[in-house]
Amino acid sequence: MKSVYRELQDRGFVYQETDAGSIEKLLNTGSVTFYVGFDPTGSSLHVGHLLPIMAMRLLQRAGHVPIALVGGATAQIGDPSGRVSARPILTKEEVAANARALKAQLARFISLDSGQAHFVDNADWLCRINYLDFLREIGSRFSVNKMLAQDSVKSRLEDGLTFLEFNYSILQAYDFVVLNRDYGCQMQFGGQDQWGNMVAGVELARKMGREGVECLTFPLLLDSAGKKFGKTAGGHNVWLDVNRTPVFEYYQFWRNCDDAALAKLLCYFTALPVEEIRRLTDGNKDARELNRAKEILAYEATALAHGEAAAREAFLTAGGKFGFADPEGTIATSSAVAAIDVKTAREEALPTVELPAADFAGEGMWIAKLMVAAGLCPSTSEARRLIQGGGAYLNDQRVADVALNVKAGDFSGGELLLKAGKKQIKRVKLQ
RNA sequence: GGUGGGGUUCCCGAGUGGCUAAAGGGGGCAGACUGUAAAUCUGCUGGUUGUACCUUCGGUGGUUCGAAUCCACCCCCCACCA
Repeated sequence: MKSVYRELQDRGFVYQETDAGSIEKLLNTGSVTFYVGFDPTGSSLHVGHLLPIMAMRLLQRAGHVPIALVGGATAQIGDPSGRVSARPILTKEEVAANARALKAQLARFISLDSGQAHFVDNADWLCRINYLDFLREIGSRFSVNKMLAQDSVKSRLEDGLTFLEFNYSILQAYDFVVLNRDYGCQMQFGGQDQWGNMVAGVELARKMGREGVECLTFPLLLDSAGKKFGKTAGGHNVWLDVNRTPVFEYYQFWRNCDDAALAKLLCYFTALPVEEIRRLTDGNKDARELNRAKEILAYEATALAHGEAAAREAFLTAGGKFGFADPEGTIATSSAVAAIDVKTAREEALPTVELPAADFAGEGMWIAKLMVAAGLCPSTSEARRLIQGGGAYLNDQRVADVALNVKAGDFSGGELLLKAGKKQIKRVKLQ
């Protein structure tokens, strides 16, 4: 049985760590309570947040206890790390609502049952702080010289950093001390950009006589263009909230990943054994093998976020539309996707919009308007450009005429298929 | 507090009275080629009842037939000095 630490390493989760030896020992002996911080600055998580969550999942399954910390207090300040400018300050109500949403989404990946995990909000202790006491007890242990040397601070020094933001890392460091004191938390995990803040926490804890505390960061995921991973379709985030990113689109996000990133993504975002991932992706794979591996990635990642049933449906829908990579099931895999009978493929699960039948009576509806109504284009101007560029399809036929009006007769069985480009598909249903 | 330099479209950045919805690059989208990939080439890249109109160059007023460009005041950022 491979140790969790080795598993984390093999899967590429380890980027920086305070002390590899100590951490390995810590994680391999007994149950360790660890924490990962989340900013409740949005009402939904997106794919970019997933890496730490997958690590939490892995660690929890190995018997460790995660603490998901919501930065209810620190979100009111804004972390300057990796930020060009100050964040907008949220109201307390917004933060509370976001924290609730976060908890619900987290519950799909890790068990939040009592004893197996904790869900805490740093507002619970940070809001009670007395300024003078805090300065004396905590502030006295920080060196401004050292803080100024921190990358995240240094880069902001040129174009301005407020005192408010400057305090962020002190508060985050204090979080670690509180969690260590109250929950016996010994480790912090986080993104690469959190290194400075995390080390500050470890240092503070040690200065305050708390032993055996460590931290470890995950690598920053970049796409082929060198941008933060998890954005697609016009630079939009891929959300875990189905109201923002339908399951089919979520599936497609993974299905359309870069060849070069495939093995890495399988390691991070699925639970398949590393050995199997290697077998699926190593060496010179042909198109069929690569595409099968992408199907597996998409299925597994979607199943984690939205459940097996939804993933299965997305797989069948996508396959029905674009074809299946391995319909005979000749490529061995432990993924449940192998058990799906591709003959049941259908297009029912395509993202659907319902529009009133009256819109299509008589003269009908201008195609550009329809594209907007279907959510395929943000504006009629953009829709018009798309059509002129030959990127719009009505029932799989390229729309040649910008002035085309869609009438009731274009629907068959009360439905019609609308595409923006080859991959963005919407089914329009008459109401 | 003083002096100087700045704030331009998603981002960087040109533009110092009309030819400017605003150069160039990045990003994004689409087309071709492919494997629902990458790379490459080509086109597009403010909005709108659909090509003529509307809105945009930190904010508010003003000069002018006409302002991103000139003037006044204000806000914000940077550098140096205190």
